[in-house]
Amino acid sequence: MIGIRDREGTKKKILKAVGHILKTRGFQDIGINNIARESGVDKVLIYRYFGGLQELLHAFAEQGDYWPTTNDIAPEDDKNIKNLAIPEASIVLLRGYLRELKKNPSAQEILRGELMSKNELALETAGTREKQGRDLINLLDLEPGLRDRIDVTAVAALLSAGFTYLILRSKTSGTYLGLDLNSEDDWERIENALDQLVRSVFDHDLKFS
Amino acid sequence: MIGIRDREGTKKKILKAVGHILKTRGFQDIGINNIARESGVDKVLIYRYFGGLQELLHAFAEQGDYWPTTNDIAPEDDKNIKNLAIPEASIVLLRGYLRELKKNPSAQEILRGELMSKNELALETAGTREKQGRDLINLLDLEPGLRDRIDVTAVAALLSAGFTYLILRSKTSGTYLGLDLNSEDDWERIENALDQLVRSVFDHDLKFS
DNA sequence: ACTTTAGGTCACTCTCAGGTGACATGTCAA
DNA sequence: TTGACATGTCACCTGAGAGTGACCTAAAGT
Repeated sequence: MIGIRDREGTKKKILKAVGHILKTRGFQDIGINNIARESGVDKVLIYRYFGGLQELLHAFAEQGDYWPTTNDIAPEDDKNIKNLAIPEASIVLLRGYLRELKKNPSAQEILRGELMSKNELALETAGTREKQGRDLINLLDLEPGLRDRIDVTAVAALLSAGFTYLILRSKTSGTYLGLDLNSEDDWERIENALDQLVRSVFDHDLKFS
Repeated sequence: MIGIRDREGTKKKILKAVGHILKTRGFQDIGINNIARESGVDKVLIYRYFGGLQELLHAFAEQGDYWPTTNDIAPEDDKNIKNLAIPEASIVLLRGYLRELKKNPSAQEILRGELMSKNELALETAGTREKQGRDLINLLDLEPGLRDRIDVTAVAALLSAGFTYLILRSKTSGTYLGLDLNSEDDWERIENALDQLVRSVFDHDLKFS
């Protein structure tokens, strides 16, 4: 097959292959040779156009349609969220994030990669997500004085980290503390626990304030 | 150097090397060649004595001093735990587990490995830990009726998964939602959030029971 | 028409991990 | 003493991934 001499097109094919491998095989399979095979492009071109794996991943992260947007997470518009009471707003955001993450294999693989060190993607993506996360939290952390009584950041971190870990595990071990992480019923239980924890921590706050 | 013809001794050296690599370099570096180098034993002997990597890891998991014992987690004896009120007992157990995990690199690497699939250690170790986890929960889940109002398993799973994820991340990205996972101060905040969540979920329960 | 250049192909090298066959030698039993 | 076997050593093969140099050729400018 003769190449079509379309640099931009070729670059897109390469980037697309990265996304495809990420989604279907996981970040462990991201490598020059695999990407070349998957995209049907000679690996030399990857070096020529991007410089190397690191730079390719950088480009991928920038272009990135691999991560849920804030709008995916909270489908109702911001105004709506802001009109909800804090506990409900928190639940909407946390559950929204949970559900998006759960159905988005690319995002999961990104997070898995960030957990493995010596991974170039990690540094690229972590920054972006950090910012988004803090933005989401800022939607909540408005009520004056709330911050003094509840460490919203720490609570949100602990809870979101919790279901993140469980989602990542669901693909491998598949079970945690007896919960079946591939069963919709058990995920229902987890979401309910999330609900209950959020609600009670805010109620508890009200009771003493 | 001439070998000393001590099969059991050699096997121990090999097992020890597995633990050492796990602790100091992480599960990614577990491999036949590395283990052979680290232990100063020819890799052929690994195949001869254990069969292969899979079986070696199996043996390592069985022998395993890589995981905190129940007693490490809850230093006071069981009676003591059982005499505490449910919220306090939960906090003791969760914080105990958190702290043990935090200072135990081998355990962290085991968990990291379990998150990566195609990892032999995962299947071996997950079972053991599952059992321990359920045992710990059973220490709590005694009060009649409690189970109907609070899904102790799901709550414990979510919270322990939460700090597990944060601990694993601390070694790589080092930051989550703006929290610095290498700062003792920020860990203080996380532990406090854990406390607050547990206390309030049980209080909330009391209020309506 | 002729040169230049950029897109694309091919064929290598290097390194490192897993895995195995052949051999050397200490030890123990007959 | 001698043979069998267990313990340990060495050299080698395979496969896969990263990376590079040399080449071919379509297209665009002169």
